[in-house]
Amino acid sequence: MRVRFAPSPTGALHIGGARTALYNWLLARGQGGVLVLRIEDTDRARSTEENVEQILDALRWLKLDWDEGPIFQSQRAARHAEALERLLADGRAYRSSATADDVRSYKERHGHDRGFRGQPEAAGAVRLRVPDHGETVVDDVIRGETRFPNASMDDPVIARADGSVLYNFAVAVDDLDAAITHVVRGDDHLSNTPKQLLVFEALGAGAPRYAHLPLLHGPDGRKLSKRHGASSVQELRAAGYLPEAVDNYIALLGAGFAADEELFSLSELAERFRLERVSRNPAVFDERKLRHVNGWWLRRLSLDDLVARLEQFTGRGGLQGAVEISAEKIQTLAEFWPLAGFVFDGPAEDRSAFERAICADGGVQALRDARDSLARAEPFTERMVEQALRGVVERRGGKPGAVFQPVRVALAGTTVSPGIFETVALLGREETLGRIDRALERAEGC
RNA sequence: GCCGCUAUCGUCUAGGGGACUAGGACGCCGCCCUCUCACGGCGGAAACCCGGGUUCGAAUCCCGGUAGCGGUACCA
Repeated sequence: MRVRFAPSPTGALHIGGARTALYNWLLARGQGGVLVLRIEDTDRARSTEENVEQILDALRWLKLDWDEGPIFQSQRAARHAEALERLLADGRAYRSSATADDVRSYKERHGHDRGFRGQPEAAGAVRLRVPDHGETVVDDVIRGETRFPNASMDDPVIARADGSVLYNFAVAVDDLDAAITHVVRGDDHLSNTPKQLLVFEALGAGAPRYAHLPLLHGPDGRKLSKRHGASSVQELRAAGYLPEAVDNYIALLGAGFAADEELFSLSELAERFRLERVSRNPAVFDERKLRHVNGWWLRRLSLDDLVARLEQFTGRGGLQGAVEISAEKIQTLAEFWPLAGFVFDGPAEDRSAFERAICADGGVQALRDARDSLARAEPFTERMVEQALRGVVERRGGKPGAVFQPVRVALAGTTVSPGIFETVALLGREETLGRIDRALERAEGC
């Protein structure tokens, strides 16, 4: 089995493209096949080197490696020209000066279900001759047979007058030369497939098998695009998602696994993936579920690994202690700093939290009691801190929160933080008492 | 317009003629755990697009309708 992933570098790698890449990878790795990476950069106006680098980078981040390539379509011009000449010589293609407008008016005259047929001319763009009768059948692994009546198909332009080739032609020639056995790509290519099949036929070659994946949609039900928020792999990465989670989640979108379990590593995914089981209906990308999957993977990382990733993500060092006490509370890397940044940068400025927890009845006194008790705790460990703070609660009576929340706000500035005992112990006696003192001073203005 | 594809809880899905009072997951609601927030546990609300067939029997098969989506380029 030889499969390929063939993105066009006209932008960043999108989630839909990433899933296509992933499914091809899963197929190759699960069945001992070969994955070929091909960059379809024949659209010179929109293809940039920067985009190529971005796509490669995204693929690497997702841990999707390839066996051959990247092959650049633009560098295969000689081979394309050769195949084109053959079609022209065989009369399977012809030159025509007909423009898009000519095609349109032809259809006005002959009916919209009648495909355009041109006359051979001495010069002009090259069109592939489509049979007038019969149908071209795509035997899709996922969808079964889809039939396209030849009569309704236009003779497609396969090369411009200057000889530069167009997508539907280049793809077929490249897939043929790379001996691709299975073309797995987005459903938006399904209507291109008969044209490519006709190219293979004109070339006298057998075609690969095709499998068209359902598209990924945004929450509005339309094809996923830039205006749907984080839609590229880079954006997901910047939003604090783990590659493990992104791979896992996008695999779920349409893979058709039995539903009793859905948290899988790349190798587990490759083991279970079956092309024939892929769903036929488009899936909506749901970031909330990605977040859940991400939290699951996050909690499965070793402390060292998580610290390394968070240090890389935040650009800060010395995070270990804070990570240790925050790990179980975050779902994404991005949630770490808002939760634990106060450890390094001091309490956050949150007037309303201060008023609710400290200015409110008993807050100041609770803080004073906590300060006294903490000043005497020895040694200053999580266990002793807990003992000290719980002692305060006992002596005062009432709910634990009446003591813990004022302390929390004094230290973190907000009403949400990692566990209070761990936090106090991590900050240490001096820092803790200092922050409580500053809160107490500030409380005079309540 | 034309050519296609698709149709199960809000979302992702299981289901491939009787095991369906339709299962799981995310989300949502309630309870428990609990120092906040998460995690975790328990419980709950929530779906077979409509209409015809076929069949003893249809979420499952067929046809039609409707809706959504994709394509319709000398883009990829």
